[in-house]
Amino acid sequence: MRDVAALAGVSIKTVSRVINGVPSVAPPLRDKVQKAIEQLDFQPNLAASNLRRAGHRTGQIALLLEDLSNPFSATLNRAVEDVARAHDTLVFAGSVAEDPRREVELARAFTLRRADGLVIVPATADQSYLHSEVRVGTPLVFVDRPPRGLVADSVLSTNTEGAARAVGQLADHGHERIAYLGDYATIVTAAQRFRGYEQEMARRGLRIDPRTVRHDLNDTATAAAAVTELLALEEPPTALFTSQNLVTIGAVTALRDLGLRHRVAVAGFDDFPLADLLDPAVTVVAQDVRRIGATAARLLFERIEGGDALPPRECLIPTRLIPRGSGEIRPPRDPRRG
Amino acid sequence: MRDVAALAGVSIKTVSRVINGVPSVAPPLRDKVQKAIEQLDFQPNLAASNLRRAGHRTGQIALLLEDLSNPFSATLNRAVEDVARAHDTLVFAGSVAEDPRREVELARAFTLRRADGLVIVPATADQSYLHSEVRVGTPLVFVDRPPRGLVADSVLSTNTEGAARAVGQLADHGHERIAYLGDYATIVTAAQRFRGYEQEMARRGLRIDPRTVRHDLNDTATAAAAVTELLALEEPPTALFTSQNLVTIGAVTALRDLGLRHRVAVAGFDDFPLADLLDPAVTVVAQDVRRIGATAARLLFERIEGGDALPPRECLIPTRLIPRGSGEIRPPRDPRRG
DNA sequence: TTGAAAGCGGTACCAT
DNA sequence: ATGGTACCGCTTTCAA
Repeated sequence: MRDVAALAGVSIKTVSRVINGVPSVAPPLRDKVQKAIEQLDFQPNLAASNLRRAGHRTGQIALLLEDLSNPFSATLNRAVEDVARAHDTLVFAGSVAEDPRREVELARAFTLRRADGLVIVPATADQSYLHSEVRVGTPLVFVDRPPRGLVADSVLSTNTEGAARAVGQLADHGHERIAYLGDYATIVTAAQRFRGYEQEMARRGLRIDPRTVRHDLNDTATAAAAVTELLALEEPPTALFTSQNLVTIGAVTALRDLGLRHRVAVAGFDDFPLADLLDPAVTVVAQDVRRIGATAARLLFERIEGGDALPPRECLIPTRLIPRGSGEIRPPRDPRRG
Repeated sequence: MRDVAALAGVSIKTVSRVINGVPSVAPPLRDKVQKAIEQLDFQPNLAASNLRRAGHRTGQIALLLEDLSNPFSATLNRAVEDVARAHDTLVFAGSVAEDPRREVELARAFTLRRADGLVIVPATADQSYLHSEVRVGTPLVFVDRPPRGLVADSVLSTNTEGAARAVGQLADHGHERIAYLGDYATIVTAAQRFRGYEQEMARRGLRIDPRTVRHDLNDTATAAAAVTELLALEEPPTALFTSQNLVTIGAVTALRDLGLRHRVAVAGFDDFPLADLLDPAVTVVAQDVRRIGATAARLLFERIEGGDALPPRECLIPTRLIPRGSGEIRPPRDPRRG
């Protein structure tokens, strides 16, 4: 900037004025400065300017995701980006990969760079490591899982209700032996979905056979194996409720391999691409991921821009049943009942 | 930092030493400083330190993508992130959404924040707007499409060869009337894939019926409509080469709706999730997106860290045919030939 | 309208 | 081993 000022024969301050578009600069001077800027390929250093500038916004927010490459995270990322863009803000995103240490590391790297706020899909059991951020006043919004060990805004799906809705759909189509296949029960969302399953089964007076409840499935292979086992039982389930999309895909794969895809009903939690192209198309309870992301970003910017005095908020984003076929398969007539 | 120094009763410089882990600080002093830091929730400002620090690396790189939420971009993002992490670097990513203006805007926002380098999937026809970055010495790597209007590293897929391979697979299974369905021919990659199609058809002495060549398809709906039209021709194609994954999905959808999914062969460029679960499973030529991303990041860091004196490089990442069934469907016997 | 000087939060150099 | 001081690149305050 000094060089630009020298080349243009003006003071450094005038250059600053030109860059910031302050109107009180004489046009001829302005042109000279502009030319000098181009000639020297000068690019102002935003970090340096923010150092002195009031407000201390950096125009950067951070996003801690499970894995940038999975559809849930990627969609969330995009939704947050769109809102951020409207606030002239850039987004840093990082994959936590379910590694609590990585979450702490990333959060620190982002706060060191003075992100104006953080949106977090937590992988840690406890987020009290963020206490100093809260005290300093950095806005925090939690997504998908509520915060533990501190108070902050959160945006969650209606997991329990959604799971109940999926189970209800299966029951409405005549199923009584409905299996549960889900992720680690220690994950809050998985636990809520399991609760939805239990509640709906109870509400309808249906018995849960403990042999048809399978937790700890977290990839397609283990899910497929579990389904294969379940269907080898003496009294196999006639319908499956899968509580996460990888589990759903694994289940569908297993049914196809067993030649049972048109015999056993499936309703899954979480939509996934091409669910409608499969045969049968897969019935799911979908989360509105874009809306979750947009809401989280909105809450964040309200705190960044508005007062920080707002009370902590919890937004519940409704889930939606999308019947496509697999959940509407009816059970075989039970020969014993004739 | 001043406050920390005051509270600990030491000079500001000692605080700086503690933060940077300089060994020449007496342990008792170090502890006092640490305590003061915690008590005040002090977080050093990385931007400020980089201002004075030598080397002027910010530990941030930027990534300009089509759309954060599409699988190609998301996978690329993750691959770049993994390499960046090994270099203690954070990633800014932004969606260009095929809007040239947005690309320029984003690039500027990132360079203003002093990104150490840029990885770009260009949407613009000409990237000469980046000339000043090149002159300043900011490393640039182009992905998927080569740079125009400036020289820089690039990482590309073997589009022509891959397309030829897909067409070859169809021809190997007896097809002669092979249709081409692709994106805007103005897109470099689409043009290359079309060339691969033309070359392979010529090499095998197969005639291209101009009515079965359809460009400008860029979503599933237009692709599906095009397929429906093609199959209504008097002499419909017996196989389809689709040059992009949305086109492939559209084509598959149309064939299903027409009840022809087991009659008409399809080979697509670009893999997509669940391609193997469809019926028939879809034969594709897959790009190695993770490797593309990792390579791009590697080239970038070589320039960031090593000399900038390297000549511009172009890396070609091979594509791979994955036969899954749809491309191996044989043509119906032609009644006119008996 | 323009400029000089102080300062943002930190580091580098040189004394001590 | 510790501290003083100039300085990074830019904005702010205030004077000219």
